[in-house]
Amino acid sequence: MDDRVKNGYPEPMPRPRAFDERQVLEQAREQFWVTGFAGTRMDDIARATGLGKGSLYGAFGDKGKLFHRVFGDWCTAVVGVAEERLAGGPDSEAMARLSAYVHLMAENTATDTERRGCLLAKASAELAQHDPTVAGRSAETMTALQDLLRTEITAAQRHGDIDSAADPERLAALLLTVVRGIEAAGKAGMPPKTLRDVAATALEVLPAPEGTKRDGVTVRPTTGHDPARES
Amino acid sequence: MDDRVKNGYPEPMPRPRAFDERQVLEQAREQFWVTGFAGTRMDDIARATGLGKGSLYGAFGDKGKLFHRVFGDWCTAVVGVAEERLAGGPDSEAMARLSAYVHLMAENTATDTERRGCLLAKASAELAQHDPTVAGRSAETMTALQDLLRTEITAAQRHGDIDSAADPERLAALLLTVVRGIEAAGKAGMPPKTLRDVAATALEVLPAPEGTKRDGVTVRPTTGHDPARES
DNA sequence: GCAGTTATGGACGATCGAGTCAAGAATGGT
DNA sequence: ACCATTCTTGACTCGATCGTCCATAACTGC
Repeated sequence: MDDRVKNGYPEPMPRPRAFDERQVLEQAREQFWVTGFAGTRMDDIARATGLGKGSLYGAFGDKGKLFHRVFGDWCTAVVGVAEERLAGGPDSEAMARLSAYVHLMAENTATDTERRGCLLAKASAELAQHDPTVAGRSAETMTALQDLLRTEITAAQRHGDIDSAADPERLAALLLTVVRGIEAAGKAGMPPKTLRDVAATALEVLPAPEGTKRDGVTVRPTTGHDPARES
Repeated sequence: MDDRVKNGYPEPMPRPRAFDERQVLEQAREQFWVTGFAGTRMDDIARATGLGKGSLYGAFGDKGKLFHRVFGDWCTAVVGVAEERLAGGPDSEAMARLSAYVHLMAENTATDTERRGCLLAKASAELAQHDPTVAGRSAETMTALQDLLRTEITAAQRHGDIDSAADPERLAALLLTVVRGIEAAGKAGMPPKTLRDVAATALEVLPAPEGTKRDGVTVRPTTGHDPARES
């Protein structure tokens, strides 16, 4: 259906698109992000992208299909960020990678002054119940994230940073839940500092190996070592 | 503005309402719950409640005000459930109460076959960003829940079920986040068994007192991997 | 039974928003 | 210059939906 991509055009050359599809999808995402699916009008998207509605419908089908594109891309990106932070690297730094990832997620939510939250959470909340496509994609995404976390936890266990007696699958599910919970709590109004604390606490309570460790359980409300400067 | 509530009617007696306000609010809640705010039509609510639109508008103002009523009642109920499960009782059973509460929340989500999720989460996700009333009420609710959890954690610490060196505020925030996260993850498609496991795991990793078990792992003071913002 | 008040319910108006369409534009090959 | 094809635009359709209006109902005290 797109001959000009496969080979040079055989006969007549149609008018080429005047917009960058990727860029349009990003701008559309911004709209859906701010106003949700039901709350976003196609005219909003037309205005945001500068395209006429005819072009939008011609290129993406309808509002639902457009959203599915945006949502799918977003899910891919979410997993991508996690892979970037988590996958690969020596076992000795697995714990650091886990920590960096969880803190990053908290930081994103904490500094999300517009309270947009994650599109994944917002779309799931709004649509997963009625839209099998969204439900399926979001479930896939959750599974992928949990797998990444489990792999990393296993690595940390090999290196002795986490009690090897613990079930990595369950710890991964817990961390994933905490990350999603930070999102949800942030949107529900939990203050940024608390969000950051939650991330730290969640990492602190991960079971240490037998017989270790220096350092008490929870960080007291001590001062210092808190890179949190809140606006 | 509502004389007949205060004392017998002074002069003329208006036609009384033919519906039970509470019941109507519950039915309206059901609608909002299933289809969200933007996705619910006033005609849906009229049909669901059996009332004419004139009555609805006369009694509640408009769609937004009606939703605020429903949402406010729901928040009150959420805190009520938590109080019922958590507040009061001997310290020796504080841990059991905490456990019961967290497991109850997980169970609710796990058995929510219609994937409705909690109205609090759904409304926060959809509206908190734009509706200050919803944002404020949901923030209040979070604070109330966190307070209840903190109180209970403190009680468990007194009885020696949780390491007294841990900061109860932070543990409370963590548990609250886990509970909200279970909601979010459930809606995003995490399977019921995993949700239940998360609740159990979250309780298991709460730091035990010195004598009993191991302690937590501290976050590596590694390079504070620069939280590169992701959009 | 009449008066004064509020409730009821459904028709109505006005607007809004998703999706369509037709006329014109851009393109390389001939 | 002409062709065949696809892209672009925005005005248009048409159904949906919020909120209003009004004739009528229900009620109590007189």
